[in-house]
Amino acid sequence: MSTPTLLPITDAAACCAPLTRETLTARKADDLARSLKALADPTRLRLISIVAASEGAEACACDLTEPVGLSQPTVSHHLKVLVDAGFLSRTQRGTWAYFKLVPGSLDAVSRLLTSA
Amino acid sequence: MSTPTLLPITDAAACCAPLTRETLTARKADDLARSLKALADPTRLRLISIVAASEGAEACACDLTEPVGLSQPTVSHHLKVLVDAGFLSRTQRGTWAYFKLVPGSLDAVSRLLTSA
DNA sequence: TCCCTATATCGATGAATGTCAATATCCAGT
DNA sequence: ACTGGATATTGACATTCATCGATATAGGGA
Repeated sequence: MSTPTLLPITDAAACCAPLTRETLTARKADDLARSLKALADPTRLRLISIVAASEGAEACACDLTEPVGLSQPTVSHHLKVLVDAGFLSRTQRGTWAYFKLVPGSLDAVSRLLTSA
Repeated sequence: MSTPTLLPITDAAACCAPLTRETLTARKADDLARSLKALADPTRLRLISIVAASEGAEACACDLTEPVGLSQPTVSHHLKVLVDAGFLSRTQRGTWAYFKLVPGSLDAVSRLLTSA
């Protein structure tokens, strides 16, 4: 609950035409910018990529720290950003936290950027 | 020439599979993140949107300051960021500067995010 | 040449962000 | 209950960024 203002990407994408079709309202531009900000970090892109390429598009947090070469708190922070933005979901299994790619979340953003 | 390290989005998109197919290298994650950062601002999204919706996907800078409600230097700065990132192109005609959407630049980013 | 207008650049400032070390929390096994 | 391991939170710090006012540059008339 530390970032209560974040909306899942689905909310921003459910409504509207791609941004090249008609001019964005300030509100919708804000929502889309928030989603893009969550993606606009090399570490977070790699985390998504690793999770997506794993079995069942799901990976344990314990397997994510080493490949990105950053500290455990930093990786935990990035994962939280991605969960808050709606790109990953989190499941606790015992001591371990598993992160799964939310189906369609990337496509929702993608659709907003496409002109066709 | 003030931001010489920026690559046009086309360079990042020309090469590779969507990020859900295989894990991103650090280098490619960096390139994509740079492109997404250029998009991840509400004002810049609105500027792109306005330009794209104009006649011939082109608009005069003089018509862009008022709709976004920010100062002229700030709008000029945002336009420069978008040009450097390869999303807009700039043409000088007399005293006026015209900005045009670079065809395919948004789709290039979009393709990288799509899983299908 | 001298203004006027359009745009870009500079310098400063406050806010947001990525990172880490230290610490807290939570769960499983003994 | 205690211990150990996995993850999250906190606090601090340096960097980046969005924004503005002031200024510079450049082009088109008169």
